[in-house]
Amino acid sequence: MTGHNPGMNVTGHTSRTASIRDVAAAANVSYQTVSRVINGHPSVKQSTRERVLAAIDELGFRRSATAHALASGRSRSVTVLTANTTHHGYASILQGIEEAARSASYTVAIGVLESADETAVRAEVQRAADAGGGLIVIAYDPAGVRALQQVPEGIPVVGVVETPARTPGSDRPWVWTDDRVAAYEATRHLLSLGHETVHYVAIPSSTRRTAARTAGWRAALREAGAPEPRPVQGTWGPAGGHAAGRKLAADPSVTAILCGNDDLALGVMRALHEAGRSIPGEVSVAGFDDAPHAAYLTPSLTTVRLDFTGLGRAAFGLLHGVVEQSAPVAPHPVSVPELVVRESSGPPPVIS
Amino acid sequence: MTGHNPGMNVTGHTSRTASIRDVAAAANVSYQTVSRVINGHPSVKQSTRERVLAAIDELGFRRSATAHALASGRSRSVTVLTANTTHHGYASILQGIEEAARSASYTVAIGVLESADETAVRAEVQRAADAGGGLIVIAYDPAGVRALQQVPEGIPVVGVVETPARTPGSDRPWVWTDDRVAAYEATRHLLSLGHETVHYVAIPSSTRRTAARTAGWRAALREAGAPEPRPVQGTWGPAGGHAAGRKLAADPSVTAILCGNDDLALGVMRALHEAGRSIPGEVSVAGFDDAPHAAYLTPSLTTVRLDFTGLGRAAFGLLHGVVEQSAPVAPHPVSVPELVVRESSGPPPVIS
DNA sequence: GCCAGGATTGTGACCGGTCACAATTACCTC
DNA sequence: GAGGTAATTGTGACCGGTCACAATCCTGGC
Repeated sequence: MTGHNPGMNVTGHTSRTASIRDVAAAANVSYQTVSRVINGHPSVKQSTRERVLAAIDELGFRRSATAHALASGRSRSVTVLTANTTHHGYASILQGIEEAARSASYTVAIGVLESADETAVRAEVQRAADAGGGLIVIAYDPAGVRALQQVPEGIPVVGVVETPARTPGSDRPWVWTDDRVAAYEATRHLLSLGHETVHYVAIPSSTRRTAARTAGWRAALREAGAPEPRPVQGTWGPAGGHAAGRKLAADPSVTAILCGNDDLALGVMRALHEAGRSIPGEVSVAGFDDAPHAAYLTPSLTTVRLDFTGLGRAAFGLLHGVVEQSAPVAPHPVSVPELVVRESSGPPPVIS
Repeated sequence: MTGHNPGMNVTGHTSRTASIRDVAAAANVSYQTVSRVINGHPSVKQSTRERVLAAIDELGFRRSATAHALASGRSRSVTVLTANTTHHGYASILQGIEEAARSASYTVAIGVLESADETAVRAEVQRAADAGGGLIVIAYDPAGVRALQQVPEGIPVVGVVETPARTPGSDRPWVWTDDRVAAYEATRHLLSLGHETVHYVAIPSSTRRTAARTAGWRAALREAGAPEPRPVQGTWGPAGGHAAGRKLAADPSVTAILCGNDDLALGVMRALHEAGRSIPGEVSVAGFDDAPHAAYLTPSLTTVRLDFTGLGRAAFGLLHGVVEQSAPVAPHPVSVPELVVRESSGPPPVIS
């Protein structure tokens, strides 16, 4: 025997799924006709089509996605590159992408950027690129930002970014939520309650200088002529918030805290509680994202709702437009953040 | 010109990445030799290998994953089928799988089972199967269970299940955590504090009858001769817990509640708070999973820690063993749950 | 100096589809 | 019934790799 036969399994039965050639033989037509049928090509005689269709489901034929991708050059797949898959924002974006991808019958792969290390990132980007489809990079952190830069030329890519490029009018395939406005509004809310200033616990940021949330917070303070305390650096999870919260709790002048996300807020609240400071009686706390638990905490958390799922869907939509270049690439969809006031924010304590 | 050229992009420049034939030409060897070099085959003369290597990185050659998969029949990829990607347990399992897969240089794809509807599930399973690689099905819910059943013969698959098959000694490629024991221990903990009985808020379960968590809870009650209240059906998120909690809060005889997961517990705690019942003074609450927020709630949540990440890694390990059938398939790895006692559980109120 | 045998390298076919174009067949009109 | 056009169907090459086997190159032993 010549050639090879990877479809042979251990038992010796040739169990490989039927190919179009097999179907063609069964239906007594050429493989090309089978190809036409499975692709819904119009010019196939009705009777022939039926014969082929019958053969197809008798043999249980299913078109190999791999072979299709190789031959056609179109892979109908997206790889999502992200530094994390579990935190609320990331997970929700991924969910949104998956939803949109599924309904366009695209396949979704994920690649996690475990470290922001240059070569590690490069390796992961390469792997993703080799997969053949498009890329969506979540660039909320240094690893993601670096990944976005390293995507080789010629590969369709969409970035989910924190802040749009310096030129907002540019047509980079990017999507984002207006975190700056969101932070601005949350801060204004707290200031409007009468707080002298608002402290900020930051998420690990992609680009320190221009971090949108930080910028929005600062802008609101500046506009109100409030003092600008240094932001406290946090992590993504509650543990980081807890650490930050302890420092802030020790400072009696702190009466309002804005947190980079709801998990951070949770940690901060816990730290305040441990320090015996009541919320919102002595200190007000606001979060960011409106994660599912925010509404159920005690006190429930004032936060800014961000539509991450929608963001994910938009990202996929953009990518889809890019690869099927038929669809005109829609301009950057930007979802509007919404302030959700709950129990954790209130007026500052009265100084007596 | 005959044939086709999918690598031609809009600009007309042929930008396709070099193939082994291109490299071969550049290095003045046959394509087979290039193949040998990239696969590390031993019998290639050192000087030739170097020449090829030089050509490879001069041309920026990267082996097409698609072509490789098609020709070799091995795709080095896993598709994870799951009903959800955002809830703690699911997300952590996915994370574990991804970690393990990445270090084995496998690609991870995800397929979400949006509904448990028979045909919807079948469609998604088919899509996953068409992708070519192995499958890991998270079967914690009806959709997942159904998916696991529908995986066509001949495709390597590993199930992450709630309860092992009726015959624990069977060698189905399944992994699980011992949720039954976990629930049993949590319940015992509460009973040992003096509660007359423990109520249970259940997660949507895969197989009502045999739901492991429910079974463990029931076993502990029975063993202690405690009354067995009907479990309250919850959802996966805090909202469901909140609804369940309202019912339970209305019943003054309820002094201890075990929840099917930490999000449910959060909702329950909130409902109790709204009803003016203190935790743990009047009612004790215990969760399940030890999600990141559990330790930071106020009161912090007593729960059972489950190693989902490890479970995910184990699932991948099993799958890897199955596909590279060289590695002996390890017996079901079972991680041991650990009770974490925190502030939300305490003795029942003294009846005076 | 010739030959066997291992080390290297090359050739042809194949994986399961798609594309471009040629070949047939069917249907209409005059 | 001939001729022409539209509708169907078939053929050959190709995507970018891998496998099986054949061919060529070297080297040492006699």
